[in-house]
Amino acid sequence: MAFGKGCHLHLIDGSAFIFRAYHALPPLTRKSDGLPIGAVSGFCNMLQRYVEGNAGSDVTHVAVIFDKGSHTFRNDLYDLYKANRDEMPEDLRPQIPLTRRATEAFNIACKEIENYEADDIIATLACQAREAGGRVTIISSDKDLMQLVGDGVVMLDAMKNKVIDVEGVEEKFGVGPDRVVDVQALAGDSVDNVPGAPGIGIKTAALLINEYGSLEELLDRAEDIKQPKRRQTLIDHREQIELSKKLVQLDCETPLDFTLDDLEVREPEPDTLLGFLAEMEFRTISKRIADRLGVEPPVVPEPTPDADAPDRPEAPAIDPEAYECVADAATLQVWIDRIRARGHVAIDTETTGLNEMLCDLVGISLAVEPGQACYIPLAHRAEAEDDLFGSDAMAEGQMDMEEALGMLQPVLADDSILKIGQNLKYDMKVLSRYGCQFASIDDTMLLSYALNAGLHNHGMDALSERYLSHRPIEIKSLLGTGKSQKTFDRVPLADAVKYAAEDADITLRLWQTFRPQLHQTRVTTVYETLERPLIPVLAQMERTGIKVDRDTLSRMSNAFSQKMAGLEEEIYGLAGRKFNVGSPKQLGEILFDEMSLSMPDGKAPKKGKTGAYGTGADVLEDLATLHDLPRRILDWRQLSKLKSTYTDALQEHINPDTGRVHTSYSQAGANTGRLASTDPNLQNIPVRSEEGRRIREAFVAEEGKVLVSLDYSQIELRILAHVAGIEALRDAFRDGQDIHAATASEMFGVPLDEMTPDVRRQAKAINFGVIYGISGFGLARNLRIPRDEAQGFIDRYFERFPGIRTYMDETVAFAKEHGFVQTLFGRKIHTPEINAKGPGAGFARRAAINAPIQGTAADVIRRAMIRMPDAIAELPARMLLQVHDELLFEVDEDAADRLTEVAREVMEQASLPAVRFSIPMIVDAGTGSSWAAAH
DNA sequence: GTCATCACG
DNA sequence: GACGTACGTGATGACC
Repeated sequence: MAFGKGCHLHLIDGSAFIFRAYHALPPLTRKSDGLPIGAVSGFCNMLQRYVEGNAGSDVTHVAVIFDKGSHTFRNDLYDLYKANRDEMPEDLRPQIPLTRRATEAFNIACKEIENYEADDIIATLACQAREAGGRVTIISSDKDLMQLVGDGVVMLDAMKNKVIDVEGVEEKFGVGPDRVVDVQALAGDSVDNVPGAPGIGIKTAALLINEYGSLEELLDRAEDIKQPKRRQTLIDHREQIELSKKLVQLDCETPLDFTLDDLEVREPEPDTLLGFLAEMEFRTISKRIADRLGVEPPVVPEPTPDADAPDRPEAPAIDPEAYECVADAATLQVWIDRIRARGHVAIDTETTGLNEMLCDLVGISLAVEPGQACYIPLAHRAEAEDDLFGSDAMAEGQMDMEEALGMLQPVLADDSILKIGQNLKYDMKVLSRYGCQFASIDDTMLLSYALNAGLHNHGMDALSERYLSHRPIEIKSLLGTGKSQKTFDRVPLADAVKYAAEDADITLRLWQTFRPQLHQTRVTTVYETLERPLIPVLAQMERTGIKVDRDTLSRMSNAFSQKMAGLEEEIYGLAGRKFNVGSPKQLGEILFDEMSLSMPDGKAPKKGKTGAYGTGADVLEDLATLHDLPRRILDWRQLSKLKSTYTDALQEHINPDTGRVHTSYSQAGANTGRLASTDPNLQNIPVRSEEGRRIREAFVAEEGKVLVSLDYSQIELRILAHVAGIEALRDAFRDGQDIHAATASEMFGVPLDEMTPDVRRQAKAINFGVIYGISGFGLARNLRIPRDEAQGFIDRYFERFPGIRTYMDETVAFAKEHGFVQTLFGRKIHTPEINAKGPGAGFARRAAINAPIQGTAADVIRRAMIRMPDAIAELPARMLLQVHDELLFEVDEDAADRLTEVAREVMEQASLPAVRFSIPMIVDAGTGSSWAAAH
């Protein structure tokens, strides 16, 4: 088909794909010869995802465009163009030609022109396509290409899956696509080393261009500019600005040795594509593509097996039809014999819900070998016709639950048989309510977490897709969604077998994938000392729960309601009309449009992606100096938060059987090694405000018992002082000084006995800022001081504690080289974005600085928790909650002191013997009948 | 489902 | 020299 009206051209920015692929993946090598192929692998995955995503779309033509040659006409204009680019990494260079071959293997046009940048080729093609009456989508997030948008041309940020149209360009540059180059010419570009006008950024540039209409007009009338500095800059740098425009202006006249018609979409040739993938030794993606094309996957020769790795035959494809339904004792016995012979089993339970404390067991699935899995239905309901509520009768063809569990119990408790699960804590909690105990376990979710924290999530669906190239049957397809959703016991047996047994099969395969990687990646110790042993500890804590007094909450809730109603009346009076106080959108319109309040600092009030006014607490706090309304809103919001999230919601979570609240800890949720608490979140119960703290009065001990709270004092700062080797801080900690006051004293030279609360407050903010990867901007905002003043503090801090800067620099350098950072206990946290360019790099940098500190603290308290059950076994005490640096216990009144002593010792010594801190870890303790009193 | 907001360490 | 920025989480209500 000749390109013309109705055609849709996709132009993929090949270099962007390559770099993203390179940075997103660990440095993989081809097994047979060590050729680096990480970027090629990622590139192929991205192409494959692109192809899958566009199946059935209206795209008629497509090309991947690459740069070629390092010298372009822009270098003739300006020899420093792109002169500040880092050298291409050593292991990426040989992969570049392979990405061209990959593109061709996918049968996608692959185009480059000697001494032209990809951007110019893209520009030329986009212009041609537009003139021919077709539509164009440029797949890239490079802002240099935004000048092309409009008239049927859009960009697609594949990363965020976001279309950038004329509006998107205006959001980014403050001007339409036709004036983007003018703004760029003024603002310059540090990435490409385009000089621009000194002191003028995008914001100012857009302002000027909008005022004068065009760059040429602006330069000609530069004398008219009011601000003297700006005027002088534009007059002095006119040539440089005009040069910059030539540099950023894309060339729509690139001589091409092909036409649009050559870019027609073509189906890949299976042999060519799979041949290439086999040559690269990409097993996973080969399989996936072969599946799609409906052909046999190519045989990729196995590398010579390691001496200590068992020689494993290639696993059969995942086939839900092949699973067995176990309906009688004799069949179950056959499976148990297989398990005993094998020494391990993957296990998964099916239940009526997600809450382990409330749901009922429905069935159990087992897998012993890849492809060899079964499902034991135990409590499925009979299918009843035209019965809206379903029948209460049991379905035929199921084993008696007691009999089945009786047979399985010895297997689960046998420590010579390894039980493998995906998030096994869930299954352990459910089955423990049926009298089953577990010994000897492995968890694929935690294996993945120990290996790959920071790279991706660790849910089974994601892992299966990523590592097995298999998309598991969706639970939705069995249960439906929304109102008509049914529970698993209503799923027909035949469907249940496929779904449930597949989960066990996948779990087993994941285990086979991950387990050998532990040693290679050197995280065996992390997994075996920080992850696996925590499972039963958390399971026990969650099952124990904490007593919450419903009446207390209910009384508070009513009190909040009344106060809110009063505030609402006041608010309506101040605003002049009724509105939804809970709607930030309506509030913003009232404050800024109807009442025309302006920010005290003179800044424009608008912000936010959706274009709505920001009405966050910081904004309202500032506005409170001008008007009474913002303060009332703040008060109302505080009450609303406390009522809806705590006093109301918490009551819903009180378990009717136990009268207690049972949270669920997610062990692989936070990248740094911290736990996360959900359903409900008991790690964010209010404490900072007086009103909020009263919520903790509802968390109480049973009659005759008390709650004991122990928390690490300043653990993250101590760890920072240790890893950065800051002697002044170390000495202050050793002497038991007030660390923020000591910091202030060091920084400002104020003697401790003359310290004012305000100076101490500032030092405290800096101390915390450092842990978070400080910036002048962030500190300024936090302290509400001018930015240069904040920067002055930071400079002085680094001057006084040079070790901190060294630590930060070394940590970032380590992350850039290895793609991860580590805690003192060896936990790895991957930082895939660290080498990215753009604003994402800042985030990644700060996260990389923070992760070893936050992660080490998380490791310390994990170690304490793991040792705690044995340490307190003889005491009438139970561990209830963990809140990052705090552990909460419930103990018989008369044993509180002994518990405090024992638990404190465990916590303070938790790092030993693996790590000996140069600074003492100090644990503060409190006791009381409620959490409020114990804290 | 996403965004804004706000609770915690 | 400008850009956009504090680190890590989860729950809620509004709004599309």
